[in-house]
Amino acid sequence: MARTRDALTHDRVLQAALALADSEGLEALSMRRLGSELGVEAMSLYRHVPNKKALLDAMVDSIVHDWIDDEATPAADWRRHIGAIMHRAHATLLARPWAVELVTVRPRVGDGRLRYAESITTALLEAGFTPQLAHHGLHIVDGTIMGFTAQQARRPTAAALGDRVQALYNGDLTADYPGISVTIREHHDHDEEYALMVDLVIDGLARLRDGNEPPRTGSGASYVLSLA
Amino acid sequence: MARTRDALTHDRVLQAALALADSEGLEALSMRRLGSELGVEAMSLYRHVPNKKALLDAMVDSIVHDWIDDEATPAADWRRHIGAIMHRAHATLLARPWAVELVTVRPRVGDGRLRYAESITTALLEAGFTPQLAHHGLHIVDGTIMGFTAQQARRPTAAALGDRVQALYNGDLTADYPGISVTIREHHDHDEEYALMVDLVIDGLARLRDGNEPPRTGSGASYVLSLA
DNA sequence: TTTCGGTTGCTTACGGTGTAAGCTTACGCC
DNA sequence: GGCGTAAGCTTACACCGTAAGCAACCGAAA
Repeated sequence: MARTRDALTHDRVLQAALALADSEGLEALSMRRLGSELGVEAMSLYRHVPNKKALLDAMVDSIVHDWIDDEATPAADWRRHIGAIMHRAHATLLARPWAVELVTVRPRVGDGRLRYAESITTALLEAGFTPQLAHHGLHIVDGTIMGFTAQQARRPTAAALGDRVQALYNGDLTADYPGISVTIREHHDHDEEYALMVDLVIDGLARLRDGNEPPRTGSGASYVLSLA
Repeated sequence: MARTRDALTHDRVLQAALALADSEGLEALSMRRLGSELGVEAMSLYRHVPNKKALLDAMVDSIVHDWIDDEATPAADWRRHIGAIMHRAHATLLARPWAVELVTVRPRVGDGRLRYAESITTALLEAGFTPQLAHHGLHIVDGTIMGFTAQQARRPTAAALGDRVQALYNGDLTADYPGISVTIREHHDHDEEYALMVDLVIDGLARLRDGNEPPRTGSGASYVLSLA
């Protein structure tokens, strides 16, 4: 057998793992299964990957890396730059729903994640944000991507399994839950809703930079409340 | 042995599961281990819980239930009401970091989640939000809680394992990552940063309601970009 | 050409997991 | 007092990640 021809490599393993997760979901991704997908025994994979967690980390980083667009110039307009990244991240994750749980849970910092963070941070710094605000800004952008996308990515599953949700639609729970019984029937376009959130966040960032800080009644006071 | 005295119940199993996760983390929570914690064989648990996933769902719902405060009156001020919920959720999750991955990943709708959603939705409706905007608002609040808290909850672990992060602190990567090399040294108080985000979101919601829509340059245009 | 070192993949094995099926025990009730 | 029934136990299965050691093949040196 021509061993050299289709030799295993770290990258081939990684790509196969991504493909398997894409086609059959994350829980189908076992080392044995992945091996058989490559026509190889499970333990052979360990020549190219230290362990499964490292493989998952590599998968995450490969995905996050796609969030930034190498071609694009740094973008004169920081709003467009950051907005584009947020939308690209959203699209990527919705296309690979299984990745959401990985990305939100595994904190390892690889090249992809670093370059993504760098891209956002420098955009903010160049736009006149203080280092501290840029720091917060990165977290705000990051949190928004993760939180919002996670919620949307898991929704299809929720709908499929929705026991109570069905009852809500039927109006059977109007007495107990009058509010959501109304709003649940609202039309719901993921991309549109996300765009709303992206604008809200970017606008909020601009406002922070410009120092229009204390919002009207200062809901920050509620923070003190929460400690009681 | 007085069987009746310390009989197993669904609730006792649930509480033990929460306690075990609290003390030893989520991955220590196996059915065998949980059984032994209750002085019982693993399979005995299945009398009170259909399977492990259902147990995890129950754990999630029990946590989310704590996000709303039954005592509190509906709160005249919707900002304070929603802000308080967001801060309570944040505090709860930071106290139980293992819960983050569960809450963000498991979509099942239990009583806790429904009541939480209802509480936020009615607050928005009563504050004059249209049903559609209230619907979006719930998702925005929900996504913010999850995303932002997830990010903060996993940070300690990241710091512990930070291989690259250390290099960043040392300034070894300044050439490759000038931006984050600067901002990573910024002081970082979780609660303060979260309060910033909460205010940003609530303020953004108010702005949406009042129709001050198109932010300056309309970063929404970037959304179109992201489709290309 | 022959040998040899090193890489690559395979085999076997261990201790863990969730849980299906069936057995035993002991309680509450007639 | 006997019995139905529910609670808990035992055994077993198919899977998981991976440690340890072995076999086969490669390219390079002799």
